[in-house]
Amino acid sequence: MALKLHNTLQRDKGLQEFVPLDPQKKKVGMYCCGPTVYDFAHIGNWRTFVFADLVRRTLEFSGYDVTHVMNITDVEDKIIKRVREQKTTLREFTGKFETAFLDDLKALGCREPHQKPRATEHIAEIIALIEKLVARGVAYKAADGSVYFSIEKYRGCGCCYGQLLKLNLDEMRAGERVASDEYEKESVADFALWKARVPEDGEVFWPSPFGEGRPGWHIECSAMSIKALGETFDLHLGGEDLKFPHHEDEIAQSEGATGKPFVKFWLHGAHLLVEGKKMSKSLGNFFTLRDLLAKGFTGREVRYLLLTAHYRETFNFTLDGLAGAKSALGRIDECVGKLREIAGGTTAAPNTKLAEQFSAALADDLNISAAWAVVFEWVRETNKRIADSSLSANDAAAALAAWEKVDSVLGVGAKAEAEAPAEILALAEARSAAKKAKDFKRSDAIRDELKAKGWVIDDTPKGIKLRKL
RNA sequence: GGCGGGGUAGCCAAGUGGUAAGGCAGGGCUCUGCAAAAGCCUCAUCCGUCGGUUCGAUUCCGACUCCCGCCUCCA
Repeated sequence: MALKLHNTLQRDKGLQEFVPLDPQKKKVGMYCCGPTVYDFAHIGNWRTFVFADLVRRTLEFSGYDVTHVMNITDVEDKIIKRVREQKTTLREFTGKFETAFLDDLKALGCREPHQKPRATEHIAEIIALIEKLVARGVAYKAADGSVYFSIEKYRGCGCCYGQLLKLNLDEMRAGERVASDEYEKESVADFALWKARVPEDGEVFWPSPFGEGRPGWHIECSAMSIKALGETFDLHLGGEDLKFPHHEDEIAQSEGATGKPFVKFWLHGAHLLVEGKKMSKSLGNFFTLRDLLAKGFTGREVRYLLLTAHYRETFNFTLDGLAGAKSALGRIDECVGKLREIAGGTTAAPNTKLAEQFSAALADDLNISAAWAVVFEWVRETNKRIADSSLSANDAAAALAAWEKVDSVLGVGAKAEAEAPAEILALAEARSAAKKAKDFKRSDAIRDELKAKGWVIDDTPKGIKLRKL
């Protein structure tokens, strides 16, 4: 089924069918705005990265050969400030958060991007791009030594600034902060491509034809995405707050330099609320993934919860919801576990119904809620068939194969059962013996003892089952 | 002030011009020595408020109201 997406470039024109630029309709280039590594990423950031992972997995599920690029912004105002405060080096400081970021990304079950370019390793490309813009007359060097992008000049050559949203630069509140901007721009809307070195930058600067300095905020994305994916590529995604100015400026820089359309599809993920409120440290609803793991939740539970709502809707992330995620995943685990038991070593081609309904839901602008509904209906039907023993080993294997197919998109897997150690097994056997002898007092005592040791014993029609708490 | 997204059961969340998916929680039942676990069933005369269009609106239009986002670093 044809995948339809909401392209921000089209705004209110509705959904647009996704067709890759590749003449073979096979290869897809996808760029996702990655982290600025100045701290641990929070749950709001993770929503966007899990969303990007969903897009990538959906494309791969649909048979495309995706090249997923995610930048690491490792030079920026906040980073420089903290490097100075902590008396460390840029690389040491950013390296720590970059590693943490990639660990968290993995914990959330996200496929690792194929390329993760760092801004500091692409200074040459950035400078080259700026030189191109200067040569084309849409960028200028100001008295302060910085290089700025001129929106007026850009518009003057027939280019459109304001592709992602309706912009009315005159009506816009050129806020107090902008007015008091210390930079010497010709126009408030202009933005820095190259920031001239200032004493506060310390050791963080690079030589350039414009003088010593460092890249502006947006330019690294243009330089690195063009390098990795070409001057025009398929998909660019990020959080909705990045539409303006970041993405708008990226388009201006890129199209201003190449004269070609930059990106075919722009996808933006909505923000989330935590416990119904905007996240803030003072409200106590500001979570990093680490905070949630420390509360006993798992990465897959967080992933599940982040994947329950449509990407363009504000989502209310709650701790209650996270507890609910645990239960919901437990039902899937239970069902898949039973299927594995029935299937034994049998393998079969996947059932088509589940995957077909699932992909139809996703094809509709990634309607993940509808996709989950398909999954849970399948769980209920499967459970019924398991209950009335109408499932053969072959049926179970086919169902399992179908589940694995949809899980290649969901990425929640199924929890493997923990192996009980010998001591626990011995206790369980003793309990079974006592139970068989109808010594319920003793069997219950052993059950309590097992519980104290962290294991729960379940009686099933097929015998006992040990479960780790 | 400009631009944009929303208000659907206790909570989370899809969706449709013809009478409301799914998940969690709750309730009932099955299984069990009792439990637990699991499974099955059940759970919105109603979709922020008020008007309008329509045979019919939660879905379209208008007004109002509340919440949220961008315009400044931001996922």
